[in-house]
Amino acid sequence: MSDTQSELPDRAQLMLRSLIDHYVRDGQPVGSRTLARDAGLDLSPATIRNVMADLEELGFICSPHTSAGRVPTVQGYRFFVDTLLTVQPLDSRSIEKMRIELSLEQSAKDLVESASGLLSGITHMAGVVTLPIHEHALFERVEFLPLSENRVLAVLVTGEDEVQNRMLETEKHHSASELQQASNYLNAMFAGKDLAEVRATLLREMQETRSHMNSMMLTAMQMADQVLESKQNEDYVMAGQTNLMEFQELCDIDNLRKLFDAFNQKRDILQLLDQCVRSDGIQIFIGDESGYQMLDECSMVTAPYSADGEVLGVLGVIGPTRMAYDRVIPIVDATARLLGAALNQKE
Amino acid sequence: MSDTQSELPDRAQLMLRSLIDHYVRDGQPVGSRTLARDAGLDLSPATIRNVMADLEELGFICSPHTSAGRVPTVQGYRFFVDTLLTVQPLDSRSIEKMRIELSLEQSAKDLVESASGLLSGITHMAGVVTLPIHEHALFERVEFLPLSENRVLAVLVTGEDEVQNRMLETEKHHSASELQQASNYLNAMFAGKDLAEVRATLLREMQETRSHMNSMMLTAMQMADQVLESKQNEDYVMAGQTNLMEFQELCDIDNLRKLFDAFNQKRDILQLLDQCVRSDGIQIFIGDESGYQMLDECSMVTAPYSADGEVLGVLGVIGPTRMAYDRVIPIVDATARLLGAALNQKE
DNA sequence: GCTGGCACTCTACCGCATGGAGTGCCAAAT
DNA sequence: ATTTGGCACTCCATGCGGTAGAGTGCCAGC
Repeated sequence: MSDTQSELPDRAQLMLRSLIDHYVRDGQPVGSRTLARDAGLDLSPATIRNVMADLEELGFICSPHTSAGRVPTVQGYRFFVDTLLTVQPLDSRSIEKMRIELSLEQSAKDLVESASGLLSGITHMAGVVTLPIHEHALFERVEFLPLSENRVLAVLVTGEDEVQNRMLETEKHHSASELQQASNYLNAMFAGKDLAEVRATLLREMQETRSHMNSMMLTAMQMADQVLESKQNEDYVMAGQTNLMEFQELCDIDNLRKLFDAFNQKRDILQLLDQCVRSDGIQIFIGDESGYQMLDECSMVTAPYSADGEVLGVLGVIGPTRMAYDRVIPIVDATARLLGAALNQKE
Repeated sequence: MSDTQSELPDRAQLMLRSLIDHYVRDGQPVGSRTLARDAGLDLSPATIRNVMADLEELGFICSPHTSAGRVPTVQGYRFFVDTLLTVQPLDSRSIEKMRIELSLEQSAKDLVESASGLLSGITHMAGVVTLPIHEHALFERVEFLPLSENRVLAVLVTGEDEVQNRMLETEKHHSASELQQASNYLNAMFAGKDLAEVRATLLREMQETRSHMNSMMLTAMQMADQVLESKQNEDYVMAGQTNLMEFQELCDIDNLRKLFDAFNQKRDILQLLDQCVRSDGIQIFIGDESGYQMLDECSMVTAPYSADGEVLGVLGVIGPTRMAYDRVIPIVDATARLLGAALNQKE
């Protein structure tokens, strides 16, 4: 498996790894001297130079200008994380610390905030965590409260003790007792069922039995439908954005502006995170691989988190392409597990 | 009223105004030549220089270095806004546009977001609006829903059809009917009353009658108290933070980092905004007047907004000290009025 | 296949000169 | 007494040349 034609020779691999190590550490282009000294191979700089020329031809490294050492390219990093990387597993004490930190939080929202804080705090980059969405949440109960003439407040409680309020505009006025009946009916019929299933049933029934349905029933169903139709609002929590300002390579104003605009807008970032939630496992976008221009200088490492077997969301870290992937990956991985576990316990 | 001893001579005032005009426009130190040309006074640069020396002695202007024209100091801006400023009233077409923009929004939250968007959009700086808090909101009704063994969901509806959820931890389990009784009792007793008053009454009663009170009552009151004790969560919405990155004078990374950290933290900014809500009218902090280091290079122009005679919050603009106060002030003023009016209508 | 040597290139830095902008002051003019 | 032109001075920004250092590519020799 060493130097057959299409395979990268071992020592080239070693050198690429060493070069990336160096570059990640101190951000300067790495020259043949340095590598000769530190790569472990006992070779002269001249030899190193030859191999570096090969690596450059393969597109793994490049030099910013003629006499300036080499810098990893996106493809270089890609090859590195795909085939060279050996992650350093997190020591159990750090993990324990994180677990404790998370165990202090009460609500799902607090947990998510704490997790993104942890990510950014440990990595000194930006941490991001999507809010958990329970695709298969259970309908627990619904209550309708009359507010004014034709406005009704619906309160929907789902299986995880999460609560949604919803203001409904109704066509005619409903008395408190009418509403009570409606909610009783729905609660009796659907308590404990899967939300999606509830909705499907509702839609079907509304079509089939519309004609000979008494008005109360109809109202109840319409309301329940209105409550349920709200697609769960996707959103994320981010922490440590300002950490990114410390990195020289991200620091030109134009880039920063694009980045922070994207963070505020949320749309693009959400779309990207959405791609990561599907693939089950660590996902890494390096530089322009993300396809979003504002992240051209950045990398993103994500992992989905799940509780009770169901994937609830995704979390990750955004930082400069020049990041210590071997350190970041296990952190993201561990955080995802811990968050999942913590969410499981709270239920 | 021209040149008595302590009064600043008219032409010095004219010059200060003209100098600030220039400096705000193009950010370069202003020299005597430029001023002689554009200030309107028919004087030679030499004369101008004499007067500028006076202005410098008074602390209104200073030069960044020996041969570099003059720049307004914080005190210079302060004098300018306090005594020289003539605001340009907004033309009614712009106002109408803003009104329409706001009229499209439904909820209070949307309105606030739209308002901060307007502020940042029009001024090209950062817009900030606190969420409205109804100090004298009316208690309308409360409902308690049992969730699990000793957790109860309280839903509080206030006079403006605003809804607060609150999860309560109770010592013992309460049945649905117990809770129903409790809420009936509270609703009968307090509907339509001022929230603060309700709370005061509750506290008093709880002390006086604790001993011979039946357990249901006690529960009801404890719950109501828990619901009400939550200080209304102060918060704000901000838009256009990234606009601030366009200003040269704010653009060093260190400053930006402090600024954006403060925006995320929210605490300090909230404290500052809190000072503005009390003073009724436009409030302006220039440079270090705010007392917060991260705003040393910034100014903030705020106005409280109110509906129905009650002050609900405050909104404003944050930008570089070098801002067109005469343009910004009427914008902030108008936005505050429009937001107040819009909130009034929605109720 | 590895290595030392060598010429070459490019950057970063320093010192220096120069032009321009603006000041402060003074003596003359109004 | 105020205003003005003149003048010397200061300081910044810019550009230029020279130099040191880092690193490369290539080649001939081991």
